[in-house]
Amino acid sequence: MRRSPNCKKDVVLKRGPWTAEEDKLLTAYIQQHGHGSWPALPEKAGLQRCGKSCRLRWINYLRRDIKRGKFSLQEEQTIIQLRALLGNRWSVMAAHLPKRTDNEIKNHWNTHLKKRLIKIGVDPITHKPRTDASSFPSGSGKYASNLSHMAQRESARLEAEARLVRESKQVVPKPIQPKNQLTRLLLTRLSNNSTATPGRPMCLDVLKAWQGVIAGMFAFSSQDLGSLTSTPSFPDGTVRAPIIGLTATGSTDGEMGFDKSTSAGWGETAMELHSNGRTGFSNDAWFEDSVFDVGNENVAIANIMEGLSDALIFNSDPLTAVEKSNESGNIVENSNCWDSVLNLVNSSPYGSPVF
DNA sequence: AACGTATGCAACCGCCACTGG
DNA sequence: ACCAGTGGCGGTTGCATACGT
Repeated sequence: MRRSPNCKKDVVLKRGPWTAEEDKLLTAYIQQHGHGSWPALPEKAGLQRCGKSCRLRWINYLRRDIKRGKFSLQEEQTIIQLRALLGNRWSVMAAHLPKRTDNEIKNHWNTHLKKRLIKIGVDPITHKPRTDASSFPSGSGKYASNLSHMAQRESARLEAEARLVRESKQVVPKPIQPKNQLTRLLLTRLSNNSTATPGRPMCLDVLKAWQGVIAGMFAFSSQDLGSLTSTPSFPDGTVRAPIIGLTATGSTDGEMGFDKSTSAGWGETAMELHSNGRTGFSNDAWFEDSVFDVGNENVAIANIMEGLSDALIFNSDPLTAVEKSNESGNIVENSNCWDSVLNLVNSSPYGSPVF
């Protein structure tokens, strides 16, 4: 016996926006009987709609466990990270963002986050710095050139790592040495905060700790950072502490603008203080030559990023993370946490709280 | 005030994998 | 083994609203 078609094409069904009455009918029916077979539902519920349309309306709008409204900074960071890891697997991302639907995440990415990444010169597809000059504001040729340089260096580094992996035969554990105070801070924070959730890949903790460290670098009340202070110093020799200033730059969510850089060559760089106390760059000026004064140590941006890469690639247990090296002592491989993330994502049941 | 343009989001469409007759 | 129904997913569209001139 064949089943009836999903959506009857020979019957004229209502389309377009749902009315309050239709919502009421659908909600009442599902609450009383459950949705059962979607194709059969419209007739039973008294709706002139396609079953598929009912399913979509229920899943994306009427379900009770849906959080609507503005995405928090935390949620946005999670989306960006997951997008970098997973690509356009919206449903998988939705499983890791409680009470958000895949459609909502997809819309938010397409209408807000993608544009924001483009604005700061990051390719929304590859999540790497964009190297085409047209992607940067006019007069920021140095910006483009430096990011291009960084991208090339990172690419070469990854290539070298891949080559070493191929060449490796035997591995010997060797303790990892944090490259600078910032990396040490990251690993310490990771060690303190790690929840050791079974099945949760450590690199998700690394990313979260990383967010906290970077955000804290520019926070005025750096409670858990202790004596850590930061003052970006720039290649032209100037030292620019953030100057609290001026008018709101984001009237809708209460962002406050810092003083925009006035130095020629640095373009529209601005630091932002968000209403939740976090800070960030409006136009990420992560130049290779820039250094941050972290405690008593000058740390180059490039080294900071390297520290994060190391923590992500080699971390299996904070502070006791090990690299594996071959007989000649070259670092070759570690249990790469990205694999575990992907495995987790692929096996994770809907709604499991990874984040 | 009127018009044109940009933006955000709900809803639709088409495809694919899975399931069951 | 084959084939059609079903559920689910990602890409796209179209409308309502906001914003700018």
